[in-house]
Amino acid sequence: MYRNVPNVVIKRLPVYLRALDNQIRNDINLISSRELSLVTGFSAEQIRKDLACFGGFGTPGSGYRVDFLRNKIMQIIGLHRDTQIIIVGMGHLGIAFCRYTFRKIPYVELVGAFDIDPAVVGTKIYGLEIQHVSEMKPLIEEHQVNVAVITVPDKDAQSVAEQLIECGITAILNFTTTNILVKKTDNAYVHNVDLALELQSLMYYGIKECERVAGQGISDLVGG
Amino acid sequence: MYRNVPNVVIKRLPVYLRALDNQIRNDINLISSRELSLVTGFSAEQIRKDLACFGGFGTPGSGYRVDFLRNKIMQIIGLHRDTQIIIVGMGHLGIAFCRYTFRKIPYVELVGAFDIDPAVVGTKIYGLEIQHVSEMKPLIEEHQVNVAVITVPDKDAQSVAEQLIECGITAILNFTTTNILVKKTDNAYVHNVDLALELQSLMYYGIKECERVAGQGISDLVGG
DNA sequence: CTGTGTGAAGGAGTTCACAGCG
DNA sequence: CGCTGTGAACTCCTTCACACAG
Repeated sequence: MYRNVPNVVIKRLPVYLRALDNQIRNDINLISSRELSLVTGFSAEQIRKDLACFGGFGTPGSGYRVDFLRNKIMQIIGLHRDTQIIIVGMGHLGIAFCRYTFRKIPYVELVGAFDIDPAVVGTKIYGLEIQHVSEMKPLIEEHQVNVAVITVPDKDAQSVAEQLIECGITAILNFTTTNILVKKTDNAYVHNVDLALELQSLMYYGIKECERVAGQGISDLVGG
Repeated sequence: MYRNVPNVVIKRLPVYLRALDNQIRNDINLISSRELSLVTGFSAEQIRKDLACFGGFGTPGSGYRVDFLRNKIMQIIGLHRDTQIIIVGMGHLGIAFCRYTFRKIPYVELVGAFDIDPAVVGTKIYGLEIQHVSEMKPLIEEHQVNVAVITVPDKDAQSVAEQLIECGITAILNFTTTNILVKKTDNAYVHNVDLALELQSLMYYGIKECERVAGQGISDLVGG
């Protein structure tokens, strides 16, 4: 089912979903690819092509039924029920992400939060009790969780990922700078969000040309 | 200078930089594109092509001088000195990002943290005093800051971005779900990090095929 | 006449193949 | 020989153009 769908298309689906949610909030039932283009920033042709990957959802002459398309996209992504996820690593980033999940990520339910620090294990975060990492397996199996977020220290990332995959996790959102290696046979997918890289590459666009040229002169002395 | 450099190349430069830092830590002076390929995961040809965008830094037969290449990349990105940035919005995500910046992002110095909440303005975070947003302009000008991180509530994002651009900021890392609009004439660059989208698109890969097909049946009833 | 779905054309980025330098 | 730098081939995705449906 749905083989050969480009990665970029999958990345755009949640954007469409969010736009459709906004339309529903405004009691709009029908939307054209052109109108979706205006609110998402992607071209109308691209939107039509993306949706065509999964079948023809639109009606020529009128557009797409908002609620139907929303349900379709949810089903494609795998959000047909509140999808349950867990998070490992309750440092500042982990706590921030917990709050973020609870407040701003629709269709996703955080059902487990784990750490190894005895000082935080047993405390509660937004009503959820933080458990020791050794408790992961039963919870993952009970809730049939497929997706996990890793916000542990870099050095623990690989080991935690292996434990998660062992427990049946198939998709990992990795906030560490460790390049997590998974065996092909594990069929697990790791997506990296590296804040340091995001920020450092942004620098390129922040520097005014005059400064870069000035910097170059200096660097030629330093480097050469 | 450096016109027509693909966006994807800029995104890879910080990865190379991190790899080179690791080599320096291990007292390695020379590295080939093949060795860089092993530690970064990008192909050796791609690495050579990327670096060729900025000139020939390597030596045929031996490879790249690690310290020289590192200086070159730093200069290209604009990290030739500790680049100073500011952050606006001291909620959980803002605090997490501050800590992250201080501990894990090399070559970047956080020089300003801003909020509008009187309860946090005046308090300190990792030694840095949180200031009121109205104080941004003098600090940006004093430190000649070009880059800012936005972690404010969604509804304030556009207004904060406009104030920042007004103050001379040219690159913004936007953690809100608001699609910030900038006038072409402002010549500012906005990079979005949308945690909800990252997580939701990950779901697609987390769902096992059998489950997606099952969900499809249900959704057909719901949607059709 | 409006808007979808889609083959064809075009563009961007990656991989290949190899010339040439150390 | 080993490794860089680079034109050429190729792959992937986007944009264009239009047939066809309501």
